[in-house]
Amino acid sequence: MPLSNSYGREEKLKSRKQIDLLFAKGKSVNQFPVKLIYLEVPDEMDFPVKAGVIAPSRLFKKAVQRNRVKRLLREAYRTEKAPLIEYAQNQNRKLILFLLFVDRQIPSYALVKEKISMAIPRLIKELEKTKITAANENS
RNA sequence: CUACAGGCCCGAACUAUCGUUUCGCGCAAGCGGAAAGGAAAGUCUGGACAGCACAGAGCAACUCACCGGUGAAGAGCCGGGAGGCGUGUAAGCGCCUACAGAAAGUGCCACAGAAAAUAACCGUCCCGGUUUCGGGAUAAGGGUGAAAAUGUGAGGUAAGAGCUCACGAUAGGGCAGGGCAACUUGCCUUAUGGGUAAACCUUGAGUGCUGUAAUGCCAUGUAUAGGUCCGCUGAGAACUGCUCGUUCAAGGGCCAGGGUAGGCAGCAGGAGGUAAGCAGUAAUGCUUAUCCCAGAUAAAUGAUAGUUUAGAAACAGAAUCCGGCUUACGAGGCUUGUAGCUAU
Repeated sequence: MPLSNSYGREEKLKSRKQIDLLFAKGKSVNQFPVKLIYLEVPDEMDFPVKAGVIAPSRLFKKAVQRNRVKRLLREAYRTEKAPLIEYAQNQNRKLILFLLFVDRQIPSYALVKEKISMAIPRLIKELEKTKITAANENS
C-alpha cells in the first residue's frame, strides 16, 4: 500500500460500535490543546489506522465553529500521519484513533499542525512500550 | 453634501499545489462534472409526503378576525378602506396598526381624588331652626387624575341640568348618489350613563393525532430461565386531546437480564432556476426557450502560497422538501422621507 497524503473513506472511523469501545477503554496522549484517544484492536480492518475527529459541542456552541475545528484537525492529521501509518504497517498492528480538541479558542492551523506533529511520535513511543510489556506478560 | 429612519440589491474574484463528498465514463490506473445560505438559524406558521385512526354524541383546547385580489395553503403577499403619528397654513407626502363585538354578562381601573360608574367633598339653591345645625334639590364652577359623564351659545329655573332650541361632535337606523366590497358623501331620524376584550368572554370561520430518528423492505442475532405486583367480582386493549358510549378480552405492568444498532428505499426533476414576451396598478399568472443546480450519516466544500481590490474581515454550516414569518449581520451601491448646511 503506497503512502500518500490522502485521507479517504477507508481511513475514517465510522462504526458506532468501535467508537463506543474506544471511549470506554481507550488510552490517551495529551498535547494541549489536542488530545489523542487510541486503542489497539485485534479485529481485521481494511486499513491499519482508522481515525476520526471531535470538537465538543460543550466547548463550541455553534456548528460553524465545530466544523472549523474539525477541518483543522482533519487537515493537520492528513499531513502529519505518515510516520504512524508506516509504523503500524511495519509492526502489523491495528489501531483506532480519535483526535479531540479541548480548548475553547478556535486555533490557527499552524498551531494545530505543530501540536499533532509532536503528538504522533509520542503515540508511537507509547505503542512501543505496550508491545514490550505485552511480550513480557506472554513470556 | 451630511445625519437619522424605512425599503431594495450584493454577501469577493482568479491561479497553482495537496486533499474531502458525490455523479458520469472506464476492467483498472485514471479522466471529466457538481458541491451550503440570505438567512442554511429560531422551529413560529402554511402545505406536500408518511404512519395510525376515521358508527356516533358532547366537552375541552388551539388558531384566525376591515374589504377585494393572489396563491396548493397560510398568522403570507399585493391593492384599497378606516384610524393613529410626524411634517405642512392647507393640499399632500412618509411611517405605523392582533382593525369583529364594551348596546349579552362578569371582572378590573394603581396613586391622587368627594366620587372610577346608575358620582354630592367644597360650592349654588329651597325649607325648618336661627352664631354653629338638620332635611332636600342641583353635575354650572373648583381641585385630583391616564381617564370625571357630548362642546359652544341662547332660552329656562328657587338654583341648575339635553330640560328645550340652534349650530356642532359621536354612535345606531332609514333613504338617495358613488364603489364589486370595506367604506364614503348628502339628507332625515333616534340616542348620548367612561375605559379595558395583548381580562374572562360573546359572535363568525377553521383544525383528527403524530412527525423523515415518519415509514417500507433486506440482512444479522437470540432467551426470556428469574424477581415482584395486578387480573374473568374483567386486569388490560381499541376508537390517538378528554368524557360518554361501543367493541374485544386472558393475560398484562414494573424490575433484572440477553440480542441487534449493518444496508437499501424514503432522498434530491421540484408549487425548480434563468432569460424573453404577453396580461395585470401590483402581488401574481400564462407562453416559449434553456439549464440540471449539495445529498452526507462521527456526518463532505478545506489547507497553503500568490494576484486583483481601500478592505476580505460580519452573521453564520444543508440533514425529507417547498411557501412565508421572525431574529442576527458587513463594506458598499440604489431609492423614499425628515432635519441641517451651501448655492440658485
